[in-house]
Amino acid sequence: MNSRRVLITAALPYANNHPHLGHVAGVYLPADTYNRFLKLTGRESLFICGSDDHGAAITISAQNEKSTPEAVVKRYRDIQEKVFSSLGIEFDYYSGTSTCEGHDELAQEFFLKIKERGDIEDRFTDQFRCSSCDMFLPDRYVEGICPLCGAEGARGDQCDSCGGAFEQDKLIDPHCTTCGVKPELTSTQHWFFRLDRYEDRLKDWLQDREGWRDNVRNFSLGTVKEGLPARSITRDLEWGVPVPLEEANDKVLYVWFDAPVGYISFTREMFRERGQESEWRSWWQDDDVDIVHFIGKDNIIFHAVIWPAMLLGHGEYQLPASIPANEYLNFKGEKFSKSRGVGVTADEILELFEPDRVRYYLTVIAPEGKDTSFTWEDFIQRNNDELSDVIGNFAHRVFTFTAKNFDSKVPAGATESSFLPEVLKVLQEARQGWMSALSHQKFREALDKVVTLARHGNRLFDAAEPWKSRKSDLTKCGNDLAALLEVVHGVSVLLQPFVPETAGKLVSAFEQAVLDPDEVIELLGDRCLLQEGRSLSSPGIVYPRLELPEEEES
RNA sequence: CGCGGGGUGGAGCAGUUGGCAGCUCGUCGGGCUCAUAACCCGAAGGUCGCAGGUUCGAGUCCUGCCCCCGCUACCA
Repeated sequence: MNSRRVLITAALPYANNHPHLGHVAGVYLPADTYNRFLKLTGRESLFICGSDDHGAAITISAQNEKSTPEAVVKRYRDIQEKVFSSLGIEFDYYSGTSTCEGHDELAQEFFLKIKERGDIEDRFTDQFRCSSCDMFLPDRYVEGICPLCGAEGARGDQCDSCGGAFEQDKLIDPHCTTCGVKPELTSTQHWFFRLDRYEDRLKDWLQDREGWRDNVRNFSLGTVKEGLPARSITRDLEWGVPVPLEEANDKVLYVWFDAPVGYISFTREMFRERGQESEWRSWWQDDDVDIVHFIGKDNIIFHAVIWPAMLLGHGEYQLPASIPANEYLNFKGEKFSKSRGVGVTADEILELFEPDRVRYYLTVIAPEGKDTSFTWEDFIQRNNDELSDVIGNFAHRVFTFTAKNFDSKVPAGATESSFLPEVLKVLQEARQGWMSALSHQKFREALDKVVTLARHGNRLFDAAEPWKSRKSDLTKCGNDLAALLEVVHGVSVLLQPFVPETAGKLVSAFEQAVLDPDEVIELLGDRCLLQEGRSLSSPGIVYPRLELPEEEES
């Protein structure tokens, strides 16, 4: 089981959006934490991501800016990469669907293979076309009056006011949102993916998924049971992956058909750059690999239904092993929204606080089971109560005591301490709980195990009363302190996937003292890991208490 | 309308196969002094959204209803 390899993906950020903390907390941070956990415990893993570059929204942005899609993509991609790197989110490979070498060909291969099976068929439909803009208009770019309730601003074939849906030719007084001209319904040929032919296989597959989150499994299963209509997978656009058919030379694949293929094409591109031309196949085809897709709840249908159908249709790749989808992180109870000025961006928060403080809080309030809310007061409080007071202060009091009384060396005789049995017990509990929670992508729970371990450390420190024994019995004092150092070490090690930079500082304090650095996690709680007499380098105060930014008091 | 998730002490959350309602923060009281005004101990505080039902026993299973969030697919 532990020898299995894991291929991690995070939802491809659309190259027309500023990533906000909701995206980070729900998708990229947990994926990064999971990747770090796997590597830390000796598992082979890959973390693949990249931008989703195609689609009408980007061509429209380009038009509005009198720019090109390539330029729009480049700009957003730089913004996104900066956010990720500033938070210590480290991909093994990051690409983009418009720049990845071989991506178009692979997406086309999916299309052709599924078509060969007879599961893609063409139909003629009427679409709005704007003669002034000289293009077919996606729903979003046609507005009119709702034929059901009479409200203005109904888009394409649905109305936001009454929630109704209707045939697009019923839309009253339609106009192009770009130029205002009345679009004409024009016949056009499109290709449809017969998802209905995959219903039984998807149902069987989804029903067998053990350990999946309720929101993912139940929602997907429900959708499949309701019946899957054939879905259009081509568009009248120029920006995208060309449809590989003679009769479709002015059409591209719908972005949602080409985007998930990026997970594979990016992997292939990475190995090609490493000079391992065919290694990518083993990651997508061998069944000793678990493929894990981190996404937000809005993406469940695509990853748990449509993408698996595509993989089944292609036939050569295995299905995802797990799809940990998160709910939404809100800001003070409202949805993050750049346009409405709700929320805080990564740049803004990182001007005030270290990345690990942000990582810590976002993990602790991650919307794993339901929507959660970011507030500044809570950000400060959780950081101070837990990272500063419980964890940081515990480490600091033990280090300081060791420095003052034992010359910053691991004292002798941990095994003589009457507290050692309990030290080992809490270490083992923490390691096991941590391991189990992380294996199941329960990051909040795993992090809580580490905080709990530090609480035990504080309790044991008080019980041992070394400030008394240092005067009455220095040997006993040393014995107890050596045992307590084991706890500090354990906390430091287990903290690494969550707050890599600061935990790294703590761990490196023990660098000279650890006996078997490669086996630390397996042995945690089994026996003492620090060697007596070895020097410790105190890291100082790693987690100073934080103060609420003045402007954010509310 | 349909579907999914959620509704547990003041706040935020856990509650596995039904078996005495837990945790953190906050509040109140006490202790300690090694430490980042930090740490430790104790106490108060809950008709587990509402109403029925199954059961010796239900936060946990069943039925109906209410409220919050989201999805509803050619807006990625």
